[in-house]
Parts: sequence; C-alpha cells; structure tokens
Amino acid sequence: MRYSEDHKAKTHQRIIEEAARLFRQDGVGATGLQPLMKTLGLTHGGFYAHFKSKDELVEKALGHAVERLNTSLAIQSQSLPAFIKYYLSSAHRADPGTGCPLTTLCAELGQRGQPSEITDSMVNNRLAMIEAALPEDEHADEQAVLMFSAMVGALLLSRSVSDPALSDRLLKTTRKLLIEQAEASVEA
Amino acid sequence: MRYSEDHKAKTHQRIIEEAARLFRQDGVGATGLQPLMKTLGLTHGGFYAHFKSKDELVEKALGHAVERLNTSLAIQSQSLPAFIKYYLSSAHRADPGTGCPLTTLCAELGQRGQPSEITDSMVNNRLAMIEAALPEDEHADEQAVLMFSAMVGALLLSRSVSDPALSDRLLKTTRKLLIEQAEASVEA
DNA sequence: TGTACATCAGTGAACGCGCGTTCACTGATGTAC
DNA sequence: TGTACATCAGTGAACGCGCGTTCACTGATGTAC
Repeated sequence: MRYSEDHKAKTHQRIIEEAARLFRQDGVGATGLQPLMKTLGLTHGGFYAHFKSKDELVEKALGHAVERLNTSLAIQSQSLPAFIKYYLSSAHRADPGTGCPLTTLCAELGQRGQPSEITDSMVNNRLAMIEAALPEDEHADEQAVLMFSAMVGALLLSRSVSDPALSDRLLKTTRKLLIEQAEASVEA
Repeated sequence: MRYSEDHKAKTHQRIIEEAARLFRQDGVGATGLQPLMKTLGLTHGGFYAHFKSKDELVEKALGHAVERLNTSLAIQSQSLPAFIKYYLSSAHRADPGTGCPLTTLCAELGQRGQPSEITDSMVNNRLAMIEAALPEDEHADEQAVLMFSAMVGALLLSRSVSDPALSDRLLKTTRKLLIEQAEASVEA
C-alpha cells in the first residue's frame, strides 16, 4: 500500500503522543511497545522503522509532553494564581496521562538510570516561570523553589492516597495556601 | 539440614528487609525475586515458603519500612526543625533505599493499582507529627500539609534532576525556608 | 549405642508469559518504457 | 494504453531473556525404639 506523503510522519507523531500519554499514566516500564502499537491499530514490528529503541521513544515522548505543556501553560496561566489553580486542580489529579510528567515519571526515570536533561530543563522552566510571576524581591527565587516543590509533592501525594477526603485535603489546602502566598506577595 | 528454631523467622525478616531496601532503591517492578533471593545467598524457589506472592512481600516490606522509619523519626526528631533537617538532608537524598517510601514508591504503587492503606496512614502520621510540633493555631493543620508536600516534592525533584547544583538548590532552599517557618511559628 | 524414620528450610529445573528487538516479507501505489 | 519494476510503511513470526510461580526433591538434624 502506498501512503500519502506525510503518512509516515503522522504515524511517527501518533506513536509519540500515545506513548507520552501511556508513559505518564502507567509508567514507562509497565507500557509495552506491543500494546502501544496495537492501540494505534498497528503491529509492533513497525515500531523500529520509527525509533531506534524504546529509550529513544521515552526521550521523544517526554520532550513532546514538555513542549505541549509549556505552550498550554503559557496560554492558560498568565498569572501565578492561575497556574497554581491549574496544577493543583482535581482535573490535573484525575488525568496523569496529559499532566505534568514530573509527578509521574521522575522517580522511575531516576531508578531506570535515564535521568535525561529534560527533567532539569523542565524544573528550571517552572522555577523561572514562578519566579517571574512573583514581585521582584531578593527572595523570589527561593519562594519559587518552595512553591513548586509543594505543588509537585501535593499532586503526587493526592494521587497516591486511597482516601478521597485525604486526597482532597492535600490538594485543596496546598492550593489555598499557595494562592494566598502568591496574592500576598503581589500586594506587598 | 536442620536449622535453629528461629532460623526461618530470621530468613523471613531478612527477605523483608532486603526487599524494603531494593523496592525503594530500584522500584518494585525493577526488583526481581530471583536477584533478591540471590543477594541473600538463597535460591528463588524458597521464596514461596515465606510469602504467598510478590504483592504480599510488597505490602510487608512497605509496612516494615514505615515502622522502622516511625521509630527512628520519633527518636531523632523531637523537634520539627530536626525533622525537616533530616528529611531534606543530602544523606536522605543519597540513600533512597533506607529513606521515605513516599518519594520513591508512591507513583509506582498507584500505577500498579496497589494503592495500599499504608500510604494513607503514612501521610496521616507525618501530617499529625508536624501539626503536633507546630504551636496550637487554627491553621496548624493547613501549615502541616503545605510543609510536608514541599518536603516530598523537594526530595523527589532533588533526586531526579541531573545537575548537582540544581539538586542542591532544591534541597537547601526548601530546607532553609521550612526551618524558618517552623521557628517563626514557635516564636509567634 | 545404633538404626530407621520424620521433619522441613531450602534447592533448582521447569512452566507460561510478555518483554524489546530483528527480519524476511507483503502489497498497494507510483514510475519507466 | 499496457506491462514490468521500484518503493516503502507496515506485517507478523521468531529470537533470547527475565519475570512470577510451581513442585518434586535434597539432606542435615532431631526423635523413636
């Protein structure tokens, strides 16, 4: 069968997007290439016409997730409170597959010995973004670290806990306190 | 070979302890039972004389880790600043195998569909511990959530990042700000 | 004291399975003549 | 217009491997007589 000119590129992209979702949702180790290709209506053999290895796909999928997140965050989070609200929303908690890869993949990538500079750049990006949204202050950079750490920790814990009340408490309390801090900083 | 009376119980305990270390260090999925038994000088076949399944070991190992941590934290962390100092120390960062299981296993256990009430009780324990150390205040419970979230997030990120300077920045800044907060609360 | 047997923690081969990866192949289409 | 060939995204069987799990067995010791 002959395909349209950009057919292969489209398939390539579809693989990356589905992988970015499944890796975040189920973990890298628990996502098999065979099931992944099957959900796209393809057979697993074709995978290696697109990528050298699973590790290459991990890198590409992570990069894609970060890129997508950067643009969508830039659009929807002009203000720091808006970013906090989004990051610590129940929607974000409910949908790891399209959310922040740090909460879902950090630990596993470290354990896999696949640390990837993407993690670093993502952390640096978020910190810079938060710091820029805070009023100029000699401690804005420190404040940003604390805020982002709290966001990552609260989201991770709220996803891992089995009691919904505890999960809500973690998410909502952190959100409330961080938004208060963000607004207080602006006023000051 | 005949063994001493408590020999089997000792072996049982050795398996749990080694598992608790490896699960936290490498992840549950990446820790095979065969290699695990081999490090103890045993063969893998004997495993099922001790545990019904790998899942049972996961549960037991997690329970053991929590218990050990509870007692050691109770001893060494009479004060909140001491707890923060320990949790966000470079020693804790460098040794996931004996540290807090939340940062290493949370995400994976959730993805495995093995949420385990141990996670809940551990989170509740830490929150209660921090809250108790804060001065009585109508917002102490909220403050505890924010503090613990920040600790978990900062430790996770500092372990996952590849740039040592960034890792230090995450760890030390969070530590510094949280200790300041803890001390400010006491003074107030 | 010496022999036969019971105990049971641990052994190691074997099971089916899904993994990542390889590779000879297919077959619909475009191009050449 | 009709035939032969080239292209190449995707196919699917096969590979070796390590996984969790099962099970008939071992062999050193304690007990019974």
